Amino acid sequence: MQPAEKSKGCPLTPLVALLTGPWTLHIIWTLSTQGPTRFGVLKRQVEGISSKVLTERLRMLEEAKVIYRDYKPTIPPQVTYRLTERGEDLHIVMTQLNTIAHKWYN
Amino acid sequence: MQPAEKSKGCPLTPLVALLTGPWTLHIIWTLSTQGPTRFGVLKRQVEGISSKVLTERLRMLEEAKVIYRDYKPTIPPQVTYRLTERGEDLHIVMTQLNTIAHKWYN
DNA sequence: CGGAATCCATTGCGATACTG
DNA sequence: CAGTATCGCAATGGATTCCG
Repeated sequence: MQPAEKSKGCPLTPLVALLTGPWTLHIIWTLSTQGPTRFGVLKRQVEGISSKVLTERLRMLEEAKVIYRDYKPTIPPQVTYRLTERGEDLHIVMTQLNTIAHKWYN
Repeated sequence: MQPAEKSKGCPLTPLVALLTGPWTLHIIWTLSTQGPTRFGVLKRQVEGISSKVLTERLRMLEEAKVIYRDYKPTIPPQVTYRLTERGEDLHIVMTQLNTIAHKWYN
């Protein structure tokens, strides 16, 4: 069971389920600070992540309308990810987390 | 490997590692809306969590100075958890997440 | 290049039982 | 009441390989 499967009533649940997924915040943070980024670059920036999980997470974020996937069928193909307006909402939250992190650990 | 083990340099890392732990946000949310709560009540409010994991998470949150543990050695023993000032910092963030959740899903 | 598919080891979680 | 201890399994993330 996913923890988030419970408490269907709370509107926070699906959002929390998304954000607490592995690497998710890291990916969003990278996209928000680096701007639109290609798959390969993203994989290098989010150090330690596997292709499988990165793809998986990007799909979930795309489905949640947090990121856009821009696919150019060139050879070789070129796929760029960038935050949507929803992604920017989350960026604001992460900026606050960043502020808190500094407050706590400095 | 825990995802958070990487990127030691980023100040966000330990905070994110804490928050993305299972049930963590749920626990914080409950404590912030219900106020100080005893173990048994908390276990019932955070529906689906096991004693083991609840204890585990509470210990981590205590260590991170996010919650206090008030222990009264009565018979039967009485242990109450409540947010610290740090916990209140996180409550603010969650309130914003709540706002976002409503914005997205309504 | 950006994945999809497969396989596999790890482990984290739940269930259960027990205790001061 | 508020945990701790033990166990066993399923899920999940990593590594690898292959492809359009």
